[in-house]
Amino acid sequence: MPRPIDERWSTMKEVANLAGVAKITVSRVLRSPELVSKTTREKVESAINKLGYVPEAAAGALSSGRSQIVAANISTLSGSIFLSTINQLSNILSKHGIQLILSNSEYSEEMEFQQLSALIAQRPLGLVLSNAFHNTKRRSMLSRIGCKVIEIWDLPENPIDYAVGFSNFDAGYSMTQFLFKDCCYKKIAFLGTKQGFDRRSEMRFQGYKDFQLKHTSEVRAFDLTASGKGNIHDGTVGLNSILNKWPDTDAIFCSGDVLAIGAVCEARRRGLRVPKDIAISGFGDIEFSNEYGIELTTVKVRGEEIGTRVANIIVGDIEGAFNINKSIDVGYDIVRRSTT
Amino acid sequence: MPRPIDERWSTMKEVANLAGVAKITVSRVLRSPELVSKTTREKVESAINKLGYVPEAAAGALSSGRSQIVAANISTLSGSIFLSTINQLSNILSKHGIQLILSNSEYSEEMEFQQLSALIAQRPLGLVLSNAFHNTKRRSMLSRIGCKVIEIWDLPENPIDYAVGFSNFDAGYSMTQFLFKDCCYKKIAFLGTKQGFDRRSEMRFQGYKDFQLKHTSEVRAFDLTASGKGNIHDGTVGLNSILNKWPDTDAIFCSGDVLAIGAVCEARRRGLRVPKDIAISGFGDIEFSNEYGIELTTVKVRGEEIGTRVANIIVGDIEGAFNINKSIDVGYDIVRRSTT
DNA sequence: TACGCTAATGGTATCGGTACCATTTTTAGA
DNA sequence: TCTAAAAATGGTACCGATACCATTAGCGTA
Repeated sequence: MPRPIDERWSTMKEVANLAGVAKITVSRVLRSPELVSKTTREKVESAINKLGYVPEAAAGALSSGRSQIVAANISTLSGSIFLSTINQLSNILSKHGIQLILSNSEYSEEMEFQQLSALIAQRPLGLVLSNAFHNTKRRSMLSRIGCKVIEIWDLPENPIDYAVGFSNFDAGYSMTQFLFKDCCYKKIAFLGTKQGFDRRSEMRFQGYKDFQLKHTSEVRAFDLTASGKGNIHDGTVGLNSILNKWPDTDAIFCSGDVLAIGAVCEARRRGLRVPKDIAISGFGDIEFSNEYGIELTTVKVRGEEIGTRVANIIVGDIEGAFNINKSIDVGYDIVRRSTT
Repeated sequence: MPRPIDERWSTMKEVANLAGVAKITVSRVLRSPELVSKTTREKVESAINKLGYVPEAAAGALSSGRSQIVAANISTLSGSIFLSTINQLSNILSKHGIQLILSNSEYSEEMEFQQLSALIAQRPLGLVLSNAFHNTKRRSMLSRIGCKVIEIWDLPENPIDYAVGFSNFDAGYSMTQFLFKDCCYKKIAFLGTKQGFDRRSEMRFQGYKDFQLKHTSEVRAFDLTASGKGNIHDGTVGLNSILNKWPDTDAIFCSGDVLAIGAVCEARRRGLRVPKDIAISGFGDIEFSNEYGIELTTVKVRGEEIGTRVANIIVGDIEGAFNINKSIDVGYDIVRRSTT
């Protein structure tokens, strides 16, 4: 109403008038053209082109009770490990005429509530979560949300609805096993976050710990929970602390690639040969590590595949192709490069 | 309608009934609480909490004629230079209850049309474009779109509506001038894309060329339009080609940081000292170049500020604070590090 | 030719909010 | 105490689509 009449987009009614048909027929041409005769369809399509008609999503959503929107809530975008997933998701959804709404999860508890409400207000077809909204109050809100809730990059015990990811515990265990058995390092340390906000890193640590306790009965871990956020500098600090405390360490499993790169740089600075004097592995296989001259051994996560699977759940192409608890395990790859 | 009644969210009417007021009063409590008396407000708020009411955005948008949505169309997300801008934009908008829809622009012409239509269907408050939709047909579609169209990361001559960015020509000129005057390199080459799909890189080249023609009458450029996409490998190829053709080159201005890093790595591999034997500068100040052990001289783009300005245009906080052609120049910084 | 079935099209109510204007209640000033 | 203005609240039409059901047209078959 507030918009001046000459700026308004044409409506379905106007298209119908121009084509000499009823509104509902225009709707059919757009949504189920096979129900409309060829001649009528052509009249309507010509009218649509003449008026430059673009349907209004809000009206359709209100009337049909279903939006063409998927909401994704991930932590900060810049440098995010979720980008390949989001990118792939967005690509597939857009082919189905579905739009992706992106929101940040780097908020306080109160803001988080507002965020979630704002997303619910859109009545999305699906809600993709990387890690937010997991306290009890939010979970109850999520459970009655009435759309597909998909947690990604992890496989929680009790997914709210769906989960697409991999076991961070297994990944931690596998990498440790790989260092121990395939690479023959026997004094392996863990560098990363053991607890707190990064649940995934903690699970990787648990995997490391499980392997170590079974095979060496020794756990060497430098915990960054208090100090750091997993940036380059934390990697240098971590390497020094570990070598200080356990000088005979021959391999360090870092819970993130960026940490690992910091550790490699610091090791080189100290005159240590990587991997001869100290082997270092990472997690994530971020785009740049290889290209920037550090050929890092790491756990490659199948980010794109996660995006594909999520999209398929939402568009329903493969309904039923997952197991009972609705978790999809996309797995991971251990990639050996020159730092181990 | 299709959703079963017991899964339905409560409506404003239900809240109103529970609170014993009219629907419109509930609407006021949510949108302009200062118009409602304290007692009424509290009754309504309590009813909202009791029912877990979340308004339906589609209904509000339809009724008021304005959505709470902003659409951004950028090229592929992964590794994108636009992330800091998008992140900042998203942060500010969400504080105003506005959601950000993200779409990719890596499509064919036909797909592009569908993409644009899908965005228009949302009747967004603003449309943020990094580089897409610039052919004539699309421009005419955009000119009648009826919302704020904002082009970012560049300052086109005739912005469709608004533009927030910087002059890539000036940036190219400035960096060349910086290398020539401040760093005293006299044989400067350009490595990058001169023409074609990356308009911005081309503008930087024009800036380089303009300076060179004024001061040395010599243009040394290796054009990657045909061969590459600006990755590390292109940087190595480019460095070799340039030194092959113009062996006395003492500085290379690369049109992107990744190219520059490739060039630095290749120079080092060839046993050249950087910057003593060959100086290298980049463009963009991407997050990792510094951290990965290459302290690259580069042009730092104020990506976050662009996001802030775009958000301000959309929420209208600084209406009128830009010049006649509605272009905002956020400038750039030349950052000297150890590669020049 | 009449009948019945399918294909094609239309009428009308409705989704859940907001705009606009009307009405009632409260407050302030004389 | 009365009146006018301001504050608070309500009624109703409408935004632009879709759902549901009704109706008409087209066609083959008996």
